[in-house]
Amino acid sequence: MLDIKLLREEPEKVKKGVAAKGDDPKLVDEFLRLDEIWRKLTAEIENLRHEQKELEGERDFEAAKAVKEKIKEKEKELGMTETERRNAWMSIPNIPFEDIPAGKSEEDNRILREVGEKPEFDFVPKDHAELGKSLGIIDFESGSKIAGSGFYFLKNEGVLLELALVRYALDFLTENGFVLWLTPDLARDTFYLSTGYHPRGPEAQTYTIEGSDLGLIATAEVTLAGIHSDEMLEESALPKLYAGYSHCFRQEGGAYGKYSKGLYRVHQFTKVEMFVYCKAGDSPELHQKLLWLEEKLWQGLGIPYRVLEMCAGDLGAQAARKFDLEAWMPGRGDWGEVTSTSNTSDYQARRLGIRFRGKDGNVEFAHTLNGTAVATSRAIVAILENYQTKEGKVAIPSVLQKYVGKEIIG
RNA sequence: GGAGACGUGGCUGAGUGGUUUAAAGCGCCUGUCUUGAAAACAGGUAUACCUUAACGGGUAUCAGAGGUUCGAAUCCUCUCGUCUCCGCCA
Repeated sequence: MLDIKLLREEPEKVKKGVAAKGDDPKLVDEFLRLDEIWRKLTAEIENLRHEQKELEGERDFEAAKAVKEKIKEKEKELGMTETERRNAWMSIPNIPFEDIPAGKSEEDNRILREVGEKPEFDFVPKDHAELGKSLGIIDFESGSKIAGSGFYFLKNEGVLLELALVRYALDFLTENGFVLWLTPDLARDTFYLSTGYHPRGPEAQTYTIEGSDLGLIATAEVTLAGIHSDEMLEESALPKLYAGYSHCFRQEGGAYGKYSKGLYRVHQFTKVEMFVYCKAGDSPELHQKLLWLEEKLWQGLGIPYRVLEMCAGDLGAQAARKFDLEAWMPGRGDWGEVTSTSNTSDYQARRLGIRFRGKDGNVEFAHTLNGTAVATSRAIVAILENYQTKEGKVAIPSVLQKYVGKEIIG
């Protein structure tokens, strides 16, 4: 949700931002049209109410009642306009920061840097699905038997690897000042909507619980953002650095092909998510910090990666800026997305009602940011494929060895 | 799952049909005093919309939605949430 003052006073600026994201700038015109009608109706009703109150003061209840009838009619009209106006308002995406690279799709994303050495194999590297099966640490057959395609079981060292990755991320984030949270894996629809996701309907990518307003979360961003919704925070308590451990559930409808193979695109995975509440002026710097933390985590794992800045067209509705990390995946011989960090500015905070009182007593909306620390499924893909040996074994990254309790699988 | 209580501003908390434009306290801001701070004292302190050159004026918002009434924080219905007791359960 954008600032209404910005929409009214600088519609051309907003339209430019909406167009840069590849959305229709007419969304802004439509909102302003409805806003105009809404304001006019509101004013009319207010004047009628004033009239009614004066008549009541004069004890002319008959005349007051007649005015009330008029108000009722106008209110019906207002109610409809209000819903349309709000929907139009909500459908306008956050606008990108001014220095975001232009572009329509992921092809226009800017590669900022490449870090680490790609491993050289004197054999043909296998992909993680094949390695996982032969090592007996991933069981796709049982997964699809029990829950369908896109589900899996982890087994033996696969389980230990998953838990090690979680523990590695949590320990690292604790050292960096984060508060740890284990969040619910379900949340009410209202929190999806206010974080910028569509929980139901054709665009939905999440699972919902029938007969309730609950859904399985696609990311802990939803629950972590909800913690301080409708709250007035203390400026001195900002920034709040939160690390959330949760499972994530995604329908991934229509996804298939070689890049969806194995663990890469699944319906359920575990993720440690970073989430930050801060003051407006601090969000760019904290966004860089989240990116830095992601890079440190992947450097620690010893896996080559590259950093991408998303172009305006590939930002998603909530984000004003976004960076992805893509890890090298020898099994496919290509890069694969493993983390994503977004600065959503005050877009989520407005919907969620997250405010803070500044030193001068003024109330402002907070800024929120999110970033992946570790999504275990994709981390496992990268580890198996980068650390494989000629014999089909897999070495364990040194930072994980103390958690797994061994140096090699197989 | 059953029974009951409750939901008021940044916070605590009065208020059960009509000077409530929501008491009071705390917090916060400004001023006086002070070398500075504290204390004390004085004033201020929500959001949205309309109106006004400005001062100001008006309307709405007491968890949310609907209803009763000339008039609702207050009465009624539903939803959401919190708490207490009982039951069940890892």
